[in-house]
Amino acid sequence: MMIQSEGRCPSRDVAGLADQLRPVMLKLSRHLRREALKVGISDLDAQLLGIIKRKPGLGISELADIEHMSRPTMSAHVKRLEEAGWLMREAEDPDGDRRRVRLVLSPEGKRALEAIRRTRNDWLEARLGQLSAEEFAALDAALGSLVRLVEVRG
Amino acid sequence: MMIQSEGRCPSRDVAGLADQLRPVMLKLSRHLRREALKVGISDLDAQLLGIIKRKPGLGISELADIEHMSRPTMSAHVKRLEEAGWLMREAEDPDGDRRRVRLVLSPEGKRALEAIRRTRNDWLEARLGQLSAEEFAALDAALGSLVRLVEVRG
DNA sequence: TCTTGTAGTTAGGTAGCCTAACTAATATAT
DNA sequence: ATATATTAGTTAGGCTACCTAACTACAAGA
Repeated sequence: MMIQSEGRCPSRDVAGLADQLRPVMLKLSRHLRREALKVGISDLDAQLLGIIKRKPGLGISELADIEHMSRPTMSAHVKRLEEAGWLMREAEDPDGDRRRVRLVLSPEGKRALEAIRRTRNDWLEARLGQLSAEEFAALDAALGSLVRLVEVRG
Repeated sequence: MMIQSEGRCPSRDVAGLADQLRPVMLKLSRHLRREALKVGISDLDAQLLGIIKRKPGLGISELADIEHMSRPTMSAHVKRLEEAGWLMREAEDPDGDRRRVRLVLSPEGKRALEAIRRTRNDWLEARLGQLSAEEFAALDAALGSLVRLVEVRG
C-alpha cells in the first residue's frame, strides 16, 4: 500500500495516505449511517447511552466534549433521547452547580441498551468478520492510530 | 489493543473491534466534515473533481455507484458543481444512450482541482504527520482492510 | 408494437451539524 | 457588597448531506 515517492521521506507519505483515507472514510461513514437507520438506532444514540451508563451524572458540555461536538447539538440529541424516554435528569446535587444537568439512563434506556448489546450484529460486524486474519489484525493494530487522529490536543 | 475474551476466537473479537471502531469513526467523520467546511471545499467535491478528471465522461449513476450513494443525491451534488462552474456536460455521443450525461471538468474546475492539490495541507494531514512512525505504518498497513470494509460485494 | 428496464431529475423529508442569541447561575474583580 | 466576566444549557435559524417516491425520457426486450 505504501508507494515510495521520489523526494519524499520514504516512510511518510502523509499527503498520499490522507488522499487514500479520505474516500474510504467518506464511504465508511455513509455505510455506517445507512446501516444505523436500518437498525433503528443511530450510532451516536447508542454511544451516548453507553457513555451515560458508564458515567451516570454527566452533563451536556461534558458529553459534547467527549464527542467533539457543539453544546447546542448535544443538547438537542439529549433532548430527543429524553423525549424517547431513554434518558432522565437526576435530582440536583444540593452542593453543586445548579445550572448543570446530571443525566442518567432511565429503566427503559437501560433495557434499550441491553437489547442493542444483545442483538447488534450489523453491517460493520459482518464486514469485519469477512476480513482475512491478516486484514483483521492490521485493522486491530491500527485502531490506536485512528484514536490518535481524533484525540483532543489537536 | 486486542482484548482476549473468554469463549471467543482469540484472534477475532469482531464485536469488540466494531465497538471500538464506531466511536472513532463518528468522531473522525465529524472532524473531517468540520475541517472541510473550514477549507471551503467538501471532501466529496474534491473527490468528485478528481474522479472526473481521471475518467472524463462519467455519468450520474456511475458516480453514485463509485461513491455508494443514491442517484438523486449524486444528481444534486453534480448540479451544484455545475452551477459553481466546475463541471460541464460534454456533447452527447451520437451513437450512445441519449439519457446519459457525460461529465467533464471545466477549465475552472481543473484550476480548482490544481489549487486544491497544491494548497491542501489540512487537518488530516497535520494529524497524520503527528503520528509516530509505528502508528503511521500501522495505519498505512490497515488501509487495505478499511478499503475492504467498503468494497462492493457487501 | 407494447412492456419492461434504465438514466437522470425533482419534490419532500430526515438526520446531523453549526453559530448567534438568550436565560440563569457562578466566579472574579472592584 | 456590587459590578463584571464567565460558564451551563437552551432555542432559533440556517446549512450540509443523505434518503425514497414519483416523474420524464430513452432504450432494450418480448
